[in-house]
Amino acid sequence: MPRVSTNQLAARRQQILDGARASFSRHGYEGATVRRLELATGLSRGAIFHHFRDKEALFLALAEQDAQRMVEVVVEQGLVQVMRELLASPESIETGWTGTFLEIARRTRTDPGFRERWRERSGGLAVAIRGRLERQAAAGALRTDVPVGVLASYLELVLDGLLSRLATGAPDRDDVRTLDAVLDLVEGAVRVSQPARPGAS
Amino acid sequence: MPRVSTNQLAARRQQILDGARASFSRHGYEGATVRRLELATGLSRGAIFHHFRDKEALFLALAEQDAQRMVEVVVEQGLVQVMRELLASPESIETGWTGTFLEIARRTRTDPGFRERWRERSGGLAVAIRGRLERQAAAGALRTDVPVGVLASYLELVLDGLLSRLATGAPDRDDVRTLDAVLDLVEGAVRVSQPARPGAS
Amino acid sequence: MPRVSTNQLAARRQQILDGARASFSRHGYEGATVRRLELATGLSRGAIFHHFRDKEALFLALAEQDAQRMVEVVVEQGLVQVMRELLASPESIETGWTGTFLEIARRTRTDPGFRERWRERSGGLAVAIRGRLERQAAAGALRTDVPVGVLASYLELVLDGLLSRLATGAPDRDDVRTLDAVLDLVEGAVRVSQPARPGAS
Amino acid sequence: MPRVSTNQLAARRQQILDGARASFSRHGYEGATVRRLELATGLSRGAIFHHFRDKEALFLALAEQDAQRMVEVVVEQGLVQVMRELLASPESIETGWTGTFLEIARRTRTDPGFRERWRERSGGLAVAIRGRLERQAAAGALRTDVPVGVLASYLELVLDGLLSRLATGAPDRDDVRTLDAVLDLVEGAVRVSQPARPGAS
DNA sequence: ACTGGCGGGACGTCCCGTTGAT
DNA sequence: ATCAACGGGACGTCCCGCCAGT
Repeated sequence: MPRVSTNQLAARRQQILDGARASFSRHGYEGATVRRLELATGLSRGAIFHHFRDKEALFLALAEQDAQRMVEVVVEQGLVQVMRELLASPESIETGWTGTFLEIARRTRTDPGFRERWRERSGGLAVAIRGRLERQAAAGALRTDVPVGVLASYLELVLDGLLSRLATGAPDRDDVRTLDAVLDLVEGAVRVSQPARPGAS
Repeated sequence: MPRVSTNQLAARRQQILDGARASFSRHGYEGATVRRLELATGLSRGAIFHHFRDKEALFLALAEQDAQRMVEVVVEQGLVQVMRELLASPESIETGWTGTFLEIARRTRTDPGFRERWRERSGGLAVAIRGRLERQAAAGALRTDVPVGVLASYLELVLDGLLSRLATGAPDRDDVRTLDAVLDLVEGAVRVSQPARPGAS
Repeated sequence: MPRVSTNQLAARRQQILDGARASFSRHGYEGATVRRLELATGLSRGAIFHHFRDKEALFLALAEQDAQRMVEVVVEQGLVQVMRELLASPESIETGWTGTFLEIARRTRTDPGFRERWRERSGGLAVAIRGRLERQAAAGALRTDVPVGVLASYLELVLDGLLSRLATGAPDRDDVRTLDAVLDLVEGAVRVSQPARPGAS
Repeated sequence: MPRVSTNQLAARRQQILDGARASFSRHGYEGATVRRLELATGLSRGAIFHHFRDKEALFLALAEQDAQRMVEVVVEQGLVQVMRELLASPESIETGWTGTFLEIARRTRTDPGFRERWRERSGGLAVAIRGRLERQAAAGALRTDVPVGVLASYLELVLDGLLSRLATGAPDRDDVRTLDAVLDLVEGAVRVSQPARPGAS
């Protein structure tokens, strides 16, 4: 049926998603007016809403995509590493999950309809984190005096905190150094603890 | 000398702030329309804008007040204790700092003007946290292999994470239990570490 | 509670209704854009929708008012007389019931929600017509070989036809003469008559 | 010579007209969005606008076709009989002239351009009615104290009234009975009648 | 101090018709 | 002949803040 190739179509879709991500990230959901979405995507209202039913559908698709990417990275590299890279590359803050995160939190909080729709589509991240931790636990890399579920929850909490922190404003050089040390702390709290003993790191 | 005392005026202001807090918390900044503020405060448009220049001034005043309260509690009880109580009392999630926090983060992120104005007025919390930690460090309650600044940053990060988590939706019974264990973990990571010794929890 | 007198307020309301009537009449429901309503009423969007919740509420209020006026005239003068005056005064076509009528028919047909809301508010006209006919019947002015209900329905039908006709375009001089003769015919068909002779249908 | 016959083309045109009629009838002119026309015709935007210049041209073609059909039926059966069948077959209300009629009246009223274009194309119905009446008059079937033109206008008026009535909503069983009696009345008023005899009012 | 009528701007949505591709 | 991506305009709604009036 399609008159243009599926590739072409997917590319357009992605073009819209990318522009929209930047716009939502910079201005927030309400601030990302359709006018701004047009400018950011280089397409017209007609085009945008031809591909997505309405603004929320667009945001939802975008958030889902971001979450999926996040899951993949977490599976590959682990949460702590993800956080380290988040810290190291300021440009990822503008374009990636960071900007989306706060908007999801906010809309999840204020709009029950959105909460429902998001719950249906999100899912994966917590599962991925816990999965990776369980593999590490099996490999004996984690402390054993605390259930894995608690460790997972702990890391998620720190991630959320870091995202909030980064969303609020780019950290300066000192901030980055401090936050890196914080991540060391976090990592230490999860690993088999070779606790502060004379001579230990 | 005004006939109605300054008390009267402050009371009105507070009435508006309280209604507004509930409204901002439930609906978010953009969702808290003036219509809803009228309903929540029981006052009319005119009255509200008589006491506050515009919607943002109202929000700013409210956020400042909440931040101040937060500082006081932190100074008295410590951050971890604050977090424990946040967990224990679900009603505080609805009405207190939790809702405000997310909005501040969002607006700080998207509105440079707001960021500036907020920076001028907030300040205190980080200082309070660090102050308390330094007192504890002096008392020998904290691990010494990590600078106090890092510990402070760590706790702030966890707080932000917890607030995000709570803002997103009330935790159920199991969540609370898990999060409490997470806080144990956090506390352990800050205290003088009684490292994993055989038989110790 | 009102800060302006109730009179003032009612006058504004009426000003809006009158402007809106002209606009709906000239352009139809969809054609009466809010822009045009502003121009026709001399008030702003804000003012208009302060007095009426939305466009439909405005139209509904207006239609109800027109229907009420129609009822009053029918009670006083009778339907046939109303139709004669409709014919005689072309200006009434522009401003009165005529323009509203077709819009009600159309929206009643296409919008079930409107149908319901209109049914709740209209009511009166058919009752008024039948009431007046029953009084006439009691006075012996009507033919008796046909139930009053049928006569009422007949007159309503003719009224609807006339309104359709007038709505479509102002009649010229000859049209008026012809239509007047038609009304004679209609009147004759309702009055006491010497019906078809024995054996005739 | 086109490879696909003119038949083919006419069939497509008719397919579109039929779908469009249903759509215009159910939703009204403005309510019959191109989206709905696509669904109702089973064809795409492109196909529809390939066969008709724009939405109005489509409606005009459809209205003209309906009017032509109406003329044919009137010529064959007479207006009163047409009205009786309209009453008897509720399905004709949905699909036939009834819905179209109201839209023509509305658009004729509000859109001068449409009025002009419609006037050029319609014409026939009034002529057909009058023609048939004149034939009946010549056959002595009509009352002679009233000019044929008046009788024609009378019947048209009743038709318009009935169409308005039916357009507004399907009549229930009692309504049909009453309206049938009304049509008896109408027929009686047109046929040879026994005029007011001395002594009767 | 407080009310609420009101202005006017901006928003998301939707809609019609064009166009390049098939 | 048909399709669907797309442009761009206009719509009704709603919202914030001003200010005349009480």
